Amino acid sequence: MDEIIEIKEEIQPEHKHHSTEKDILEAAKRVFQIKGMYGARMQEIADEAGINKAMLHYYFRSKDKLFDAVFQDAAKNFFSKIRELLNVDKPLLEKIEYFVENYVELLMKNSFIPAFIITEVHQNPDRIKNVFLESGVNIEMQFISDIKTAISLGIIHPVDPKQLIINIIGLCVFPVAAKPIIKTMLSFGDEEYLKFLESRKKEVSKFIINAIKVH
Amino acid sequence: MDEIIEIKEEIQPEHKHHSTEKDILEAAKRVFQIKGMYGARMQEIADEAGINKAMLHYYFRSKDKLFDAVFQDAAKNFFSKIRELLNVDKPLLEKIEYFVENYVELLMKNSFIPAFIITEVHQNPDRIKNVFLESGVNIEMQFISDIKTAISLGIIHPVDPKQLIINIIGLCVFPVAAKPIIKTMLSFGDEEYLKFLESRKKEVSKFIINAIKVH
DNA sequence: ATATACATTAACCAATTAGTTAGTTAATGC
DNA sequence: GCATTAACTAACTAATTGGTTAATGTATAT
Repeated sequence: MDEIIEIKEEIQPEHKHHSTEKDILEAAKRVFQIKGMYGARMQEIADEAGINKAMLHYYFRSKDKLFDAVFQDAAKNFFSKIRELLNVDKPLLEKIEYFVENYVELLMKNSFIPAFIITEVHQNPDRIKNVFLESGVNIEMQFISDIKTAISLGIIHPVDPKQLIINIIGLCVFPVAAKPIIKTMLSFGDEEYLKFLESRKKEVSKFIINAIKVH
Repeated sequence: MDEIIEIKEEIQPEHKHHSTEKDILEAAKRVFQIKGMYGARMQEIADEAGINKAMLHYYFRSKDKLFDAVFQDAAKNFFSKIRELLNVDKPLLEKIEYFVENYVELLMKNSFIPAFIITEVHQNPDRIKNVFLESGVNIEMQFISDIKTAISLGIIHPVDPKQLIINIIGLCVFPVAAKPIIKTMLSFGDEEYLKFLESRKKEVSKFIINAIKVH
């Protein structure tokens, strides 16, 4: 009967243009991240994706749902990366060096994300809640206890761990979030600005460690 | 022909009576700063000001011009305050303490401004240029030479003055710009968040001075 | 009082927008 | 073959938006 098994190998369902949904998401990402929820136009996203506008509503029911998909994805990525970098197994001071170097690098490659997230969370603070709800745990518990330990061992001066975390993140994120302002304020061209960020990979961790280390 | 030159002196000293124009500007400020250029509605601004929508176009010709008036005002205020605080006559380390304390205080009272400026400059980088064009001078020349002097006197370690300025400003601005994110990340209620900012008035300058001072 | 210039309003308009619909095409299953 | 479903499109709609207009009020100076 069925000795001969149809090895039809549906390995690749490979429906024709299976990438439409992904195309939409990536087009939407590009448009939303620059123009924001209200500045973006569904037609522009459709054009960017090279498809009919009705497809946006076919795959995602509304502008808000499409936007939320883009936002959640960007935000989760952004924050899970912070957690990942802060949870490597290193002594505190090395961990800080490691974090700054890699996080600035990541930010340079995704330079729209910080201003995008700040914008949308400022205009609709509720949107951030889902991001942290799903990711579950209270973010930097591990890192906070690293700091407390280092303090009690006399490696660093006493500091409020939460203040320190915000200092570290802020020193990395701010110059990217405020890119056009900094370029204008300091009369930087594109190249100078990039060099400026590049040096921060080392400078910022030196700055932080100087500030907290017991000599 | 033109012997009689019309010296009509359009020195019109302000619109004398009721401050409709100012009412509009303040209502527009409130709405734009929360919802942004594209999220704001002219009708909402009119309602907020308690006047007819046509008056918005009577005093400011278009939404863009009204927005620009609001933005320029906010941004000029914001940046001239930085300059003012950085130009007091104090030794560098005291100046940093003075700046941080007063700037954080100012930011707490105007907590929407940072995210507002970051948003609009991100979405339309050109808008920032006029702000600096009019204010003229290259911002912190004085402060930069303060830093250079302090380095050559051996008061602080060698640092790139521009990096230091961005560090100082970023440490003050970031926690305000990212307010809803930080509140969620660190599980802060309104009160705890305010306390958190309040302690930064002292903590941030200690942090900075520790980082740069030669002991 | 009356002419004049400014201030204000309600009603309207043209353009744009997110979202819908009804129908077409193409692949899959029987 | 034929039916069913998913993927896709062009054209449309209902609502909203920034902006205009024409008429009216109001104060001031002559």
